[in-house]
Amino acid sequence: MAVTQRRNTTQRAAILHVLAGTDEFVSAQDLHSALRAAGSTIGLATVYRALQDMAGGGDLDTVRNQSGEVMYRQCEQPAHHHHLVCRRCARTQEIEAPSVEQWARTVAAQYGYTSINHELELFGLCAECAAADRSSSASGATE
Amino acid sequence: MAVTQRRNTTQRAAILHVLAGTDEFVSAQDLHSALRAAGSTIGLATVYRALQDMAGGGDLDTVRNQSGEVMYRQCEQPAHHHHLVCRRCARTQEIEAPSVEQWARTVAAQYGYTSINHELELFGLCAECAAADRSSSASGATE
DNA sequence: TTACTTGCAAACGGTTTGCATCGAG
DNA sequence: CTCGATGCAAACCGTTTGCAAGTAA
Repeated sequence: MAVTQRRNTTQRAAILHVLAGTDEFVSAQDLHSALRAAGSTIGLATVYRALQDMAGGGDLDTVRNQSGEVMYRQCEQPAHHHHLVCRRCARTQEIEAPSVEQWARTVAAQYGYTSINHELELFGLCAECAAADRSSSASGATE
Repeated sequence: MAVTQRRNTTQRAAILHVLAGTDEFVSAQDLHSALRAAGSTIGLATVYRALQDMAGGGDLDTVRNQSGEVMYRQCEQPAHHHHLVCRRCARTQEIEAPSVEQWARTVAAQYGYTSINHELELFGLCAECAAADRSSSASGATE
């Protein structure tokens, strides 16, 4: 049961470097352009492969964007946790939801479901964006 | 405040008919093949357009599949609710999480976030699939 | 040297869009 | 008759994969 002995390549190091430098979620594409902009000649496929690899190994945290894109970010907390993401600027807080874990298991059991895992993400407007929003009273209310 | 005066076409009726006939989530593609199989000559684009339309109008409920596909289903509960989806057979239960609503608002507020909305979906193995799983002890453990 | 990695480009799969035609109102 | 809706096919977009060349171990 090989633990997938990944080689220590320049590309992977570069990716990790970028991820280490931010605490926001970034998409594979973002990461790729960032690296390119920084002079790297890394390929998109490599970024995707590395990212998946790392995420699969539990080194990265992933969230699916509301538009369907997968975003990656370095895990800060080893344990399972959730996120509070600003839908405007993507600023992200890692949050814990101990009671939800419990609740999920209970509710699932009620319906006979087992092997539960849950996805819980909070989206909102962070304080700054909300303020900025108030200034430019352009757009309508809902949505 | 035009209520989006959609025309009452055969296609839309057909789509609604299919949706009314099931309580599982279906993808646009599924819906399309189902309709085609039933003899309709409806186009994929039409299905997508209608589905988005209905979802946008609050008539349909959507969940994003773990593989990124959007699944649609008729709303049964007018209020906000969540789902417990079997990751094997897609059997779905609508569940409520009153405490989560409250919790989300509180946690978000702690970080200064407002205008919160949350996504919470539970994935698991329903009783039947779990049983079936136990019988066929062929495949490996994880995944 | 071995065989995992990489970069490129083509392939994919879901979704969207342009456009000429169809049909509800 | 009008203008929204439809079907088709092509365009999109994010992601995956095949393959020959590169490189860590």
